[in-house]
Amino acid sequence: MSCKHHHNCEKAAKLTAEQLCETYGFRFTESRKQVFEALISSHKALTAKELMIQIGNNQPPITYRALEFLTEAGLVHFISSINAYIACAHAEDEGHISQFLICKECHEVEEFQAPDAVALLTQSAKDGNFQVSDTSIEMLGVCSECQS
Amino acid sequence: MSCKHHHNCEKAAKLTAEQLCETYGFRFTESRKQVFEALISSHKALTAKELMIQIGNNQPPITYRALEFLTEAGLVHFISSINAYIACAHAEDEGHISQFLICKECHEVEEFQAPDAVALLTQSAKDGNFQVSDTSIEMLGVCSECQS
DNA sequence: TTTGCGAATGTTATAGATTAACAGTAAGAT
DNA sequence: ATCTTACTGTTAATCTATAACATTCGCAAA
Repeated sequence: MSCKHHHNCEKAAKLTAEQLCETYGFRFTESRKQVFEALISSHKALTAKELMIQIGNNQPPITYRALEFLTEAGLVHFISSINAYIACAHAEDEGHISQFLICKECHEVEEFQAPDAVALLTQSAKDGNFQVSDTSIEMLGVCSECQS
Repeated sequence: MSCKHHHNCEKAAKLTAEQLCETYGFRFTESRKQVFEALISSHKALTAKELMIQIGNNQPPITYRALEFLTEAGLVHFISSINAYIACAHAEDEGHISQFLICKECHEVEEFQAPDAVALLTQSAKDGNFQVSDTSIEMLGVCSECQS
């Protein structure tokens, strides 16, 4: 069974999350844990609203704060083309650049890495003397399962 | 003088826009023209609000409709990472996939094409049996002029 | 041990972005 | 002429995100 269909990558991810927080002197508090676990237990990207419903907390600031924290810590990615959040599949690999395949049928999101493509893009930017600080690659479409 | 600093790519773009509309039986109406010209006369990406201010029209639906139309027609791109719109630099090249370099200092946006990188990404998706319908590549950073 | 500080939360209210819904108008086809 | 579809005008609602401020918590230094 692949990680894609979320079976037991959860524990590992939670460990990584706690460790990362401790390493950098941050606290993996209750609300952060709730948000993170809601995301990690779903490979679908969730909007802030969906998260709030799932967590049962109707106070936006709490959720947004947790999301901001997790995003900055690299534990969660924000997928701007669909305004949704997803737990990161490569949190242990700091500073990585991720690409996302977003299924518009089932909303599952697969995070993958294509360093060669990123290298080309980065080179293009460099050629234009542009200093890149953040790269976002998002591909919308239909996943293999939803094609049948 | 390069096109990047918007001098006379405007007329050409307007022609293309009108032609495209006529070809497909759509109308290049006043509100659409206003929005398009506001965008084409600025290489910066503009938010919907900025557009409304510039146009002097405070009725969101009118602007959003025009934007939706122009985007679907491929005349305008939506840059989701900054929630802003920009006139397309390659409208005549239908179905192209664009990359954006977005300067976080001056907000100028450069659209470029990196077919090799796109090919790699598309191949990755294909390998995973994922059918891509829309690709978005956005790089945030500092442009050459703002680095000095 | 208490005092003090920064980080994190609780809560209310507000601001900002986008769309729904529906009535009305305009332009081209039959 | 009238029918149909595209487009506009307008109001209001919904969705998304943040401001502001009081409070609490964890921890370290006096």
